[in-house]
Amino acid sequence: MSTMTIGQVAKQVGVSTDTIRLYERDGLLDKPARLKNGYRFYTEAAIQQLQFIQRAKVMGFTLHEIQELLVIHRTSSQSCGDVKHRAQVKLQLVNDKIQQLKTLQNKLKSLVRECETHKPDDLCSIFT
Amino acid sequence: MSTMTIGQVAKQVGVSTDTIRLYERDGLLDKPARLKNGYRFYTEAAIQQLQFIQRAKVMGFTLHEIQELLVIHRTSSQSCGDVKHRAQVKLQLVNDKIQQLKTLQNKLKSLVRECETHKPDDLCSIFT
DNA sequence: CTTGACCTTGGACTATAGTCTAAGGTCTAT
DNA sequence: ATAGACCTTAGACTATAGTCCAAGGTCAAG
Repeated sequence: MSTMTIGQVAKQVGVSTDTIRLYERDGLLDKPARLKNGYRFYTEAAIQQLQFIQRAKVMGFTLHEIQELLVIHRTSSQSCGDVKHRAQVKLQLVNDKIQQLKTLQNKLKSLVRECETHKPDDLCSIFT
Repeated sequence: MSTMTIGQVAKQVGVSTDTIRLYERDGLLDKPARLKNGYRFYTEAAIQQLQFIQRAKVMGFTLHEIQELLVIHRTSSQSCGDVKHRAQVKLQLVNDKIQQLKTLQNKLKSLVRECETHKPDDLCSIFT
């Protein structure tokens, strides 16, 4: 497993080769060494990094934010405090978004309820 | 108010002239008549239509869906039943999205909580 | 007659996270 | 030697809902 081409890494992690190249281009993944023929080749470390990216994505971080997290990880001494701060900011956004969606949910429920008091061919109140 | 140019309509409804032209191009707004000089001119009906678009947007419908709603409104006899169905579909999407965000909310809370048990300079668990 | 505010069109740009294509090089097996 | 699977690059395309720009026409006021 010491010589992994992009396709093997992709399969192991469950992303496409295009995605891996994209992450590399966007600075989320270290540029790998190349074989004599120009092919990228990866070590375990790349797998680790890709799995970190996936965890961070599940946390709702954008690729850009993930790239920033990686910079923190490299430069500051692995600052957990900085990550916490970012997670809190993100959490607030998520809370706000949930509130917005609940408002929307109520509006849609009202619309459905209103529609239920009418015959299917009546003029719907949304048009008036 | 019978002769309204695009700018006047835009101001009255609170959207940009660009937006009005976009809605026209995408079939959400009837093509208006033109003055001799080629300027669009609008009647009250256009205001009504724009306000409907805004209501539908608040309901979380995309422009494409709104365009479909308008087709229904024109062709079928103003079918409230059809709107109800679409609102229910949309409501389900909103419910699902809220659930996803709540999952995300929990993950972020866990991350923050975990970060609180560490010193700010510790290696954050998200990296490991 | 010029200035400024308005109008016209078409096309490019924004963010997000990839996916897809073209045109080509390489490797393995037959 | 050739097929098929893999790799390379750069660039275009997807959806969403506009916004911005260029280059030009029009109109009212001073």
